[in-house]
Amino acid sequence: MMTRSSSRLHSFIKLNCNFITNSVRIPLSSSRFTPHSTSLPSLLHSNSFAYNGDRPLLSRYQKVTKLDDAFNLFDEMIQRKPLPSLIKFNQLLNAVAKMKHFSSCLHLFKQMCVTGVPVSEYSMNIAIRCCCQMSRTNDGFALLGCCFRRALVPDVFTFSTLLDGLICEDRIIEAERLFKKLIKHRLCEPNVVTYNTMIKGLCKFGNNDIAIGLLRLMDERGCKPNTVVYNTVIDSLCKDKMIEDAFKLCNEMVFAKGIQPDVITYNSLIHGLCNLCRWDEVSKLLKEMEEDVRISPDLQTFNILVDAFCKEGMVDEAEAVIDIMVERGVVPNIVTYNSLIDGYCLRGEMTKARSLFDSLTSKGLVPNVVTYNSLLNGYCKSLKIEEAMHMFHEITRKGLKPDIVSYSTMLQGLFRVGRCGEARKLFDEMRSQGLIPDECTYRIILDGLCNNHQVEDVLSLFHLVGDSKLNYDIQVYNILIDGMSKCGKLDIARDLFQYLTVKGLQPNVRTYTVMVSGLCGEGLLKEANHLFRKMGESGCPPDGVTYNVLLQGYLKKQNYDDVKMLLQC
DNA sequence: ATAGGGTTAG
Repeated sequence: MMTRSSSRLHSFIKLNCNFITNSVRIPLSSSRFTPHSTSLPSLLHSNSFAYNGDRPLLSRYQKVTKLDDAFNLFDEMIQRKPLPSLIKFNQLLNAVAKMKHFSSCLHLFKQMCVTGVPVSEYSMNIAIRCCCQMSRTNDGFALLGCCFRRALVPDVFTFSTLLDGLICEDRIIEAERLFKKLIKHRLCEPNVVTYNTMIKGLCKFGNNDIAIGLLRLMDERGCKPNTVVYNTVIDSLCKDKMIEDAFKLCNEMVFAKGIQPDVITYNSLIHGLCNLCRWDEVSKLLKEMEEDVRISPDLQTFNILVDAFCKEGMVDEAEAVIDIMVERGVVPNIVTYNSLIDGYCLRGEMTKARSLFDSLTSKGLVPNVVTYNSLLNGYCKSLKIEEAMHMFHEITRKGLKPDIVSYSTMLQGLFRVGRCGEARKLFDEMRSQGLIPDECTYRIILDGLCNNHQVEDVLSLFHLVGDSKLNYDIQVYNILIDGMSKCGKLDIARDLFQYLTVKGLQPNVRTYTVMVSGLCGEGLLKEANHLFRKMGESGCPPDGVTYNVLLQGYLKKQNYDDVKMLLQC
């Protein structure tokens, strides 16, 4: 017999057949005969296989900290007669999932199914969550189909989890479709978590307005938004530099809804203000935070401040923040010091950066790849390429793996000192490590080749990339137009500039400026001036740099009348 | 049980 809700479910699953793959693949790594199990003998020699009553078992499954323990416990559990309660199995599954051994957790779940241990909605939800956390949401849907055949009815937890999975995989269209379907087919009533998940997805794709609309809608539908929901939107607005809207929403939350902000609300707002260098307001917010007895700045608050000061070159202020946090008993972590190291590096204070780096161990902190990358960048910018290379090799020696940023930084450094051959070798090494260059790597290489006058290589690399996303990156064109001009290939630069229109790419101020600069370099002042005038009409008015470039062009040609004109307008 | 910040680096 099919209940009303289960028949709805059936049609839901049919409708979503595109979500569903044939079966759930359990990867080999989920096998228990993996390196994880190597310490099995120690457990064998202990009394773990002896039946030792319910008490020790009960206390053990609650604190499973190792995967081996979990598997051994599971073996014991399925052999017991009568079987331990489903709750215990679920707690074990949950423990394994919490340890982030998702495929192992799925493996156990599958074992439960095949050995006839009853499974509940709760077990299914854990298993589905594992799929989603492994970015295999499709498998989650497949699992839902399997469970449906076992008469398990998905609930709001199931759907919230699947919705989150889709959003984590950037499948926003499908997420929206699922969300609408939940409501339309009354598969479950979305709760505050479901709404927040959908709102997060909308924000992630820049749809802040729609997200706010959904926030209003949930309220109308009788689901009161809480601090988390408001924080989700406030943070997104701050990230998109819409700080006024963020404050508006925050005020609404406090004064109209009576919901108090928490430290996360403050951190989002402070971060947003820092990004806009609105320091007065930052300190106002900090003061407000101090006055609120419920809230005090936490590690993240301080890290935001340290990082913001460092990025602005205000390293002394950053150091002062660290002193204050220490005074207050907030312990700086590696993120704190990474920002400070980066601050020193950006100012070329490599001795300071290095000595801070060397002192990390005594602070009980372990440098990570980010730490090294800052140092690499610092040494490269100071043209201390040998030091940089030394650090680069140290990454591997310390058991870390250089990432795409490490390689890109080194490439930039090598190009800067004209060591193109070594750059090429490093690039090949990077590829052999399975690292895929991203748009930033690509820009660095193109820029490096241009600056080293390797015109042919630049163009062949550009054509090699073909119709990829990188070919639609305006910054790439800026580099190429500038590079070609400087290599004396103004015709190519011009062609590229023309080509933008064909591509449907919008030139920005920098594009125009490099083109103006290129034309001035060849003494083509009329054409440069024409382009300069065109900028305003194209909705992209020239900035100080463009102005200077043109001015210098006139000065070089001793066109003093034009200089006068330019200075007057 | 399912949700919000941080993530610092090219």
